[in-house]
Amino acid sequence: MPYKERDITKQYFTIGEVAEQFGVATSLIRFWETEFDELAPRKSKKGNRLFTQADVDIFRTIYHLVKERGYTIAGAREMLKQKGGQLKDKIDVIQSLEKVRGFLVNLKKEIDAAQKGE
Amino acid sequence: MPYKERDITKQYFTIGEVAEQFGVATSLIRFWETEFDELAPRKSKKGNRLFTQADVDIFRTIYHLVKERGYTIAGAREMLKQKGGQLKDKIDVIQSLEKVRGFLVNLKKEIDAAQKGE
DNA sequence: ATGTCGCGCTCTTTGTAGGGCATAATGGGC
DNA sequence: GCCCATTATGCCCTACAAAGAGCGCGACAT
Repeated sequence: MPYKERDITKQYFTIGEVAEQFGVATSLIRFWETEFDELAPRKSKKGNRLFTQADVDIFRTIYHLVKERGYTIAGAREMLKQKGGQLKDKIDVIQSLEKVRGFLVNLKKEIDAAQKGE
Repeated sequence: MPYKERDITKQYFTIGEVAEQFGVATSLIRFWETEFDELAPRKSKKGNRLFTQADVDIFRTIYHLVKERGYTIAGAREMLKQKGGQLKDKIDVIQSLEKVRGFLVNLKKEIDAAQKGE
């Protein structure tokens, strides 16, 4: 098995590389690691962080929410837990609708009961 | 011209009423006023704030973004400026639903009152 | 009627906890 | 020598809350 292929599939980024890619300080990456459970790169035996592409993607999402969209850390955390932003928006609307529906169903019951009594 | 009609069209809310409606301190409303150009209620001769329903709606949007979604003030400000933004539409829908709900709650009250009278 | 005494609401200005990192200190591996 | 690690500490804003002061209104005595 050629080395090259293994290197390609097992491409890791150091914290310095990720930092440079986004133009941020390494301290920020470490800090976000403590704030977001989702951001948890493997660590080498020595303790160095090993970022996969998936890890970088997660970081990018957080970066987008916090630095570009203006979410607080807490807000971004919530967002991440709800499989993607679009879905969250829809869920909000759906939940509102479901509450209204529940109310209407209940109201109908009461109206029916009232008519019965007449 | 009857007084009633004038009162209905000129309905203003005080800062205290708005604060209570959302369960926030009046200081927060004043602070947001300094942060969001869009939130600019009229002021009485004395200097007291006069919130129209439109002002309250704007406040609700900000409240939704900052307190429920977890935006920073700056992030919420950006969001507000986006004309035709998807979010704006969604919030409109939610607000419509809330108004419908308010109407229904009121209707229920009247129905209950009517039943009591039977 | 009118003075005036709270009382509740408002106003503006000032103070401050903590959120969000950055920096410093110390040390290890290649 | 350079990049990495942890831990502690520093530090500047953000996002409010509290403080201090003023108005208007009902009550109650004058």
